[in-house]
This record gives sequence, C-alpha cells and structure tokens, in this order.
Amino acid sequence: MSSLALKQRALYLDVAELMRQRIYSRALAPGEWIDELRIAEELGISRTPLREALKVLASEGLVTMKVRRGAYVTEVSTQDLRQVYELLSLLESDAAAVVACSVDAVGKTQLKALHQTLVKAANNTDKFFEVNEQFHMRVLELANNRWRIQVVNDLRKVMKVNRQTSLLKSGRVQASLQEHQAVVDAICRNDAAAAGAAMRAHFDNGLAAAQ
Amino acid sequence: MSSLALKQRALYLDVAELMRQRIYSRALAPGEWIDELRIAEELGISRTPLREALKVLASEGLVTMKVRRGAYVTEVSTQDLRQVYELLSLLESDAAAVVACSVDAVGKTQLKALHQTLVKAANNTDKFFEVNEQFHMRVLELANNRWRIQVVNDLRKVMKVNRQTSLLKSGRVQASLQEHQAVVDAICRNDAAAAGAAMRAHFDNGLAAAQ
DNA sequence: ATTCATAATTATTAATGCAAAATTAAGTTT
DNA sequence: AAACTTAATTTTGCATTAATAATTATGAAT
Repeated sequence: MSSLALKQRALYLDVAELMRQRIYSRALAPGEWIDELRIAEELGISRTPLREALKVLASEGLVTMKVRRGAYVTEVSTQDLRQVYELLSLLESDAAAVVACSVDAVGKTQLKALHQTLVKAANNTDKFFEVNEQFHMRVLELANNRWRIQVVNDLRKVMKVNRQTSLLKSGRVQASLQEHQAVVDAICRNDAAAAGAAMRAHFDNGLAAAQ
Repeated sequence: MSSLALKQRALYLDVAELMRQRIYSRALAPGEWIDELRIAEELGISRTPLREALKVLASEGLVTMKVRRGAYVTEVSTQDLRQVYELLSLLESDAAAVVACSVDAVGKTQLKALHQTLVKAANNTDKFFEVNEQFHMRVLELANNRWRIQVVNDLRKVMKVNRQTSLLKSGRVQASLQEHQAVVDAICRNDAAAAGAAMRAHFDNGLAAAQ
C-alpha cells in the first residue's frame, strides 16, 4: 500500500497537485466555483488541507479567491496565454544564452543526448512531449538560477490550463526538432547570442503555429 | 475604528502581509523557526489563518515548510539575491523595450512626471525609494502584461528579505536619476533597443554599487 | 403582479479539539 | 562516564465545530 508508505509530502501539497490536474483536464472548468464541501467529502479529507491547497493554487494564479465567495477556477484568456508565452520566451532564451557561456563538456553531452532522445521520440506524441519538457528543463537547470526555474514552472502551470496550448501541433514536430538542434549547436559552440536567438525563434514559431 | 470598518480583505492575507513585514524587518530572522502557537496568540487569532498565510509565503519563497517541522524563514544567500536581481533586470529591461514600442502620449507624460517627482525627492531617502518603486511599477504597467507584474512583485518580495538591498546606496542617487532619465528619453523617442539597454544598465550599475 | 423586507438556508471563515510524530528529557545498563 | 532505550513533552497536521456573512426563499404591502 503505497499510500501508507512513509509519505514525506504534506497532504495539502498532494491535494494541490490533484486540483491542478483537475483544472488542466477541465474536470474543473474555467470560471467554475469550487465546492469545498463536495470535494473534501469526495477525497475523504477535511476542508482544512483543501483550503490550504487552494491558497497555494491562488498564489500560482490557477484559482481566484473571492472574499466570502470561496475559490473559482481562474479564467485564462488567449491574451493571458500570449502574455505568459512571451515571458517564457524571454526567460528561456536568456537561459539559453547564459548556458552557452557557462556550460561545460558534461552539460553539452547531456543536451546532445537529450536531443537525440527527442529525435527518436518524434512519432510518439506523449514521449515527445515528455522529453521536450526535459530538454527545456535541462537548459534551465544548466543556467543555474533556481528562481528562474521556479518562475518558469509557475508560468508553465498557467499555460497548462488551456489544453490547446500543446505548443507542438502535429506538423510542428520536425520544425521543432530543427529549432532545438539550432539551440544545441549554438550552446555547444558557446555562442550566447545565437543560442538566445535560436531559443527565441523556437518560441516565436511555436506561438505562430498555435494561431 | 478602522479595524472594524468593513474589511474587504481576508484575514489570512492581512496576516501574510504582517508576516512579510516581520521578515523584511528581521523581527523574524532568516533561518528562524516560526512558532505558530506564540504568534497566533500574540496576534489574537487562531492557528488556522496563520497557517494559511504561511502557505502563501511558502509559495512566494519567503518561508520554507519542513514536513512535521513547521515553517522556517527562508535564508536568502547573496547568490540568491544576485540571481533574483538578474531576473528583475531581464524582465524590466524587456518591459522598457516593450513600452518604447507601444507607449502613447499619456504614458510618456506620466513617466516624465514621475521622473520629475523623483528628481525633487532626491534628498529624501524614503520618498525617493517610494517614487522610485512607483516609476518602475508604472513602466511595468505600461508594458501591459499582468503576469510579468505578478512575477516581478514576487521577486521583489524576495529582494526585500535582505535590507542592504536598498539598490540605491546614498552615492547612487544622482547616477540613478541620470539612468532613469536615459530610460525615459529612450521610451519617449520610441527607441526600444535603447530603452531596454538603459534599463539594463540601470540594474547593472545598481548591482555593481551593492558590492 | 411586482417590489421590498424579512426569514431561512447555505457556505465561508475562523476557532477549537484531537491524534500522530518528533524532540527532549530521564533513566538504566554496560 | 558514555551510550542506548524509553518516557514525557511539545508541536505539527488534520478534523470538527462554531459563528459570520451572503444568498435564496417566503411573505406582505402597495
């Protein structure tokens, strides 16, 4: 019974993650009021950890607290998505430039390997999505700024509220791979400007394809 | 009795703000354990809203929750400060560039006026600090990206944990004014590259002065 | 019939209570 | 005397209960 096996995470964090998934999957729709009583009962917990979780989601922007009205799933407009995407582009392209300056041989090898894994996953959408996220995350980690990682993760959560934000429409896979290749190449030859520009181009193309 | 006068904010938000101030002022020192029972008693409230407030501060990075150990004031290293400052520089210089492209006559007038107010406040540290923050905030607002505003505000909270992060040492005031002038000038002539560069220079100088 | 006022219901917010876990203290054994 | 074990205390985490506010429903009056 893994649920009993020494759980190191606090309940409210697990509940927050569960609520995030429900928001992503639209089980909780944008604008919908969140019935604390019903959900707490459904999960077999009291309202206290649920309320604590909702406060966390509120500071992430996924839910909106209205005073004496409870919690509502935040409605994310297309303008919001564009704004968040612009920030991700800014933060990740800067990260790529930083990495190009500071990366060592190990980092280069890791990025090349991840890119190869991504190439092999080209015809497996789920796998591609997963490795793609790993690649972007690895770049962020190599940029060595934990606050940037935190900010990007929070912004990604907002993006996930709209599922059509796949970032990678089917036709985009090959183009996306080439763009990633350009990022890897620029980083490996320690060309910061090119790495930043390549990452920015990757985001710009992703946004253009989404429209 | 203003405390009774229809308060629109939830208690946990007020408590969160109060705890923030205590962390900024070092009444709660970095690394210190937060005694829920003592503080709740001291504030004349129960532990519930305090715990909700602590969860908010945790997701802002101001406190760290340890499982079955409670809440601790986050220790912000000089490396953390440098990392956060770099992000602020990135986000605000980009904002300045965006504003240079999109600003209208009204926005230009507002920024010029704020800058003049700042010039007049040159020998009043508190006032200078306040107007300085207004200026930066106005640039962010004109950049028209509510998620950027949110992110910058959260990062500023982290900066405030270290009070020596005045950003403006006494000798910096005149230089700081000139740098602001450069930002305003570039924005007013719709020169995005120059506006971004000027804002970045402003941050770079601020960081250099802090060391 | 419509509108306003009042009562009842529902839901949020905050306080209290309880159980589990961790730390500290005490005692015993080697 | 030092170290290990066990008991006691403290504190967290979650549940429950109480009270406060808002909404809905009901009824009366114009």
